[in-house]
Amino acid sequence: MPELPEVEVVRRGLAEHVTGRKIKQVEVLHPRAVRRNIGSLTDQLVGQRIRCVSRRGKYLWLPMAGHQFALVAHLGMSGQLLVQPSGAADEKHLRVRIDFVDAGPQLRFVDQRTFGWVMTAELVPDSGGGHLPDIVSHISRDLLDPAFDEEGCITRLRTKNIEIKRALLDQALVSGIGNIYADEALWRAKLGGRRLTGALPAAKIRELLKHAKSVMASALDQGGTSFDALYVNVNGESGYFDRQLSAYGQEGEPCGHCGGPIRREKFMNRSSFFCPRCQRQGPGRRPQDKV
DNA sequence: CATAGATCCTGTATGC
DNA sequence: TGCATACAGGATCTAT
Repeated sequence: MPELPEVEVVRRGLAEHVTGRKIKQVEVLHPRAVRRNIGSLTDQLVGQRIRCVSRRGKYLWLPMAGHQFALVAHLGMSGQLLVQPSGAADEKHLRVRIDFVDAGPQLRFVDQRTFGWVMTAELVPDSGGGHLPDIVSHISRDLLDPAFDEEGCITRLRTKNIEIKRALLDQALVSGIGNIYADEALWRAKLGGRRLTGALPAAKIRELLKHAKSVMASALDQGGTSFDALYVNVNGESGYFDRQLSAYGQEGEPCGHCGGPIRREKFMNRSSFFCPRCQRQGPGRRPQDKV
């Protein structure tokens, strides 16, 4: 499940292998892989040159040189952006293939579960003098963005009164965090994911964001170290680098803080892993919630 | 408007 | 063995 560190690894790989290249041909092999596109993806991209590769949170985009639009991609659950030799066999779940006039390796979008997508979008000014796709403008800056507004983020979280884990997963509040790193950050902060944001002290939220940032930064460091092989990192396979997970997926395993068993519970149609002893769900816990 | 829940998708794992 | 069910979850849509 690609979250911010994995997507950043993909961004770096793409930046190295597709920047400056001119698109010759675009082949869409699965209609659902192209989402909400205004017009023909192929017509829009053929003849364009990729200027760079940008990212905010889990969204990637490739601005086209001399234009105010970009190819935007989201990997969803299982999406991969691969750089493959043109002779390589089609992947089973190959959705979009992009050929370049230089006849070098192709850019391929592969996605088993089709939660991911690509599309073109207009570039609009962002809050920092740059640009971003209009469809990404509702996404908040992520924790690794130098322009991330920590105090503003804390204020927005505390203004709402929702469960803190849901807030961490809301990409409009703070982006880049998915289910895995949300659980890890909450565990490090010894904070129950069902605590309500409105009842949390600003300092506690600040601490939680610090943990979220550090857990993702260290994951990115690991992914960045094994980064030299041409078709490995961009493939996303090493994008799922070994994470040191203390909570996620650790049901029944001893908590690294207290030794008690990590528990799993349903939350937002997925799983939450936490230590019920270290991560108390009160006092913001509602009466009907089990502990 | 704010919040909570359902939904999309398919390969893999598990249960009977 | 085979069939059925559960599970993985990011973002968006719908309902309250």
